[in-house]
Amino acid sequence: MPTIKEIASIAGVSPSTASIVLNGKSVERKIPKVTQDKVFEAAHKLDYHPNVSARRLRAQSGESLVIAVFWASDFRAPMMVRFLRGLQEAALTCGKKCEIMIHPYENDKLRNLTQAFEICHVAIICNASEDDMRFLESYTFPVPIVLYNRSSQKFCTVNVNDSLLGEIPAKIFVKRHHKNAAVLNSEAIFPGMQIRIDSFLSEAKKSGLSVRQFYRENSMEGGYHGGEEICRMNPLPDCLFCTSDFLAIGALRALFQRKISVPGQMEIISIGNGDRELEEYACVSLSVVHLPMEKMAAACLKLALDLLTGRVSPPCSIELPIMYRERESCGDLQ
Amino acid sequence: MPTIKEIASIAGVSPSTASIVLNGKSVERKIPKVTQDKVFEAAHKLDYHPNVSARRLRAQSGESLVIAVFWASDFRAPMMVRFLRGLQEAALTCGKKCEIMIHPYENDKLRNLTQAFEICHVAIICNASEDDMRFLESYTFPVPIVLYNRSSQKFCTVNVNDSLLGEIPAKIFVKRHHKNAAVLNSEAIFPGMQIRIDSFLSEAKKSGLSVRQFYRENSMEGGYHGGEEICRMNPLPDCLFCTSDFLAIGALRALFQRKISVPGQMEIISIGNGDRELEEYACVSLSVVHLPMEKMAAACLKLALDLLTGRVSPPCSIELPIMYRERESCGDLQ
DNA sequence: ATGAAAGCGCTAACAA
DNA sequence: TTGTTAGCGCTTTCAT
Repeated sequence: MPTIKEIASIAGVSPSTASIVLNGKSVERKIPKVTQDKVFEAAHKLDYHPNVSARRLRAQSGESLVIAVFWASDFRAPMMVRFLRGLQEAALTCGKKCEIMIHPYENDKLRNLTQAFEICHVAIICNASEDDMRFLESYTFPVPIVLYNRSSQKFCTVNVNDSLLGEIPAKIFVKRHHKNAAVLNSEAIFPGMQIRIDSFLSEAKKSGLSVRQFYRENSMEGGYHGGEEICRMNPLPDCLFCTSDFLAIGALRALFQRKISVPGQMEIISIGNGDRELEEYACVSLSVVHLPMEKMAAACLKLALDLLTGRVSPPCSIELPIMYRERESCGDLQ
Repeated sequence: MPTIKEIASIAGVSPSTASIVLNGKSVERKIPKVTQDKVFEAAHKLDYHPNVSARRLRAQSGESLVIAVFWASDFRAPMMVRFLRGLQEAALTCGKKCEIMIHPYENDKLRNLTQAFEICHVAIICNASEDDMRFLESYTFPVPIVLYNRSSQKFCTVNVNDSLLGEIPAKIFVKRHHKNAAVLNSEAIFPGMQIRIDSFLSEAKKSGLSVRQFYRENSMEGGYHGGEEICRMNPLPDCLFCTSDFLAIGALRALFQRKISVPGQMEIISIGNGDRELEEYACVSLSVVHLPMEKMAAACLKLALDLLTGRVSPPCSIELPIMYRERESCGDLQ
């Protein structure tokens, strides 16, 4: 990376002159056009970009707490919105000046971002794959780390009870006298997902609820295709558990098209990982086991700040309660 | 902000020793426990946080191009997802190493973030309110600026043709022999929004399409309440233009509940500012005039890079084409 | 086991 | 009109 010194030497002026010109202060400092041109030409030739860190250090710009958030830039990108909402809210009320930096990353590629850890005070890592987890467990980090929705013996984590996430829907279906369930889920990309399914299955088994599983991509499209297949089952399942709101919304459309009434012919419960509005304003609003992402984000921040001050030390995990939110798709609301 | 020097002086050691301890290298450098404790205690007492810029400058960590994105953290937050998706894609393929930094901000409060402009190479400003625009027009920025979806005589901008966004739906409604339209929109928080409405209205007027307007908050909830009110109209409008997908999804639910068939009794066209999946997997998929946000984001980046190299200079604006996407809510698809 | 000093890139005060 | 210099906070050699 070229520096202002190199620019200056090529242009045949001093670094300060180059700095003045490049910062658009030529007029007030009365730098003649010829000098300006020399500087700009050199800068352009070298493809010069100012070093932000140097500038910032020099400027003493009120260094605030830099919080790096790592979020996978795949189908989970839309869920970042809720997390960020919670994080910002918490950052505003934590009493410190925080700067939230988002580092989107590709699944399994966290190991390529080690640089990013050097430039923050604390990192919150979300959506780590099992491979990413292996990297995390093995690497020594220069800053405190908080993991969102993962388990670890090494790091601080914020979690929900994954077992309950599967158990509650199964119990509700049983209580409502269903006999024949379908489960629409996507590939388990972290252990918690498998736990959710397994606990639904074991609770169902315990109570004599039969279950048929369908795997699709975690998207509305996946949910739609899954829903289509479920419609073709004979007999039709009387209840459906979806492991994400996206899947549920897609399935809802498939059922709507086949004129299968929800909740009349089939009740649906989904894991509420989407926007509240998405759940509430579907044509048939979704009953969900609510994933408190905003609160989890706030907990991540709290944990991060506590790590920073040494009030807690890793490993240490916070588990947030989940709640069943009854809406139209499963329940007696009209 | 306390520095390592102050820590050192309080702990009665040299800055280098303090640095070693604070960076967890006590073992390899054989710093005895007592010294460590003194340092940690001082750091804790002063609430020390390392200066990220200094650390980074010193480390020469491969300075990449820092792109700051300013996005309003209100009801528009969910739309950031599409923008970011486009921006990341473009960043990966632009040949430069880019670091995307997101600065969420409050409507009308852009003027409080001048600090943020000092620490990036180029800024992309999205969702600026009219007040924010006044600030932007008056302030002198240290870095190149690109405005998303706004007009300016001073800055580079990326836009769509707002007139077409209103005109196309009106023309389609007329062509499909509708007589009696409803418009569901939200308060015009930037001039482009007003243009969209105005051009719908003027096109409608030209063709004898009567129009009744409803204003609601730009959310699914707003759309739902607007939809409820529209249902109570007598006669029922035969077509509905929604200025955002959120409004349309909410309205769809209201119509569904009143058993008003879409598109049978009422056709709907919305301005497609939401996720493609949201539009496609609604129970009745939405016909939209598509807002190419991903492409607009890519154009913002291109413009930004061109500004940086001086290939273009402000003002300069790029207008991206919009497209009508026919789906079930308006058209002859079954 | 600890400290002194240099230098990362930049800018502003001051000198020339 | 331009150049010299100091110093932002940090880490790392090299001395001690």
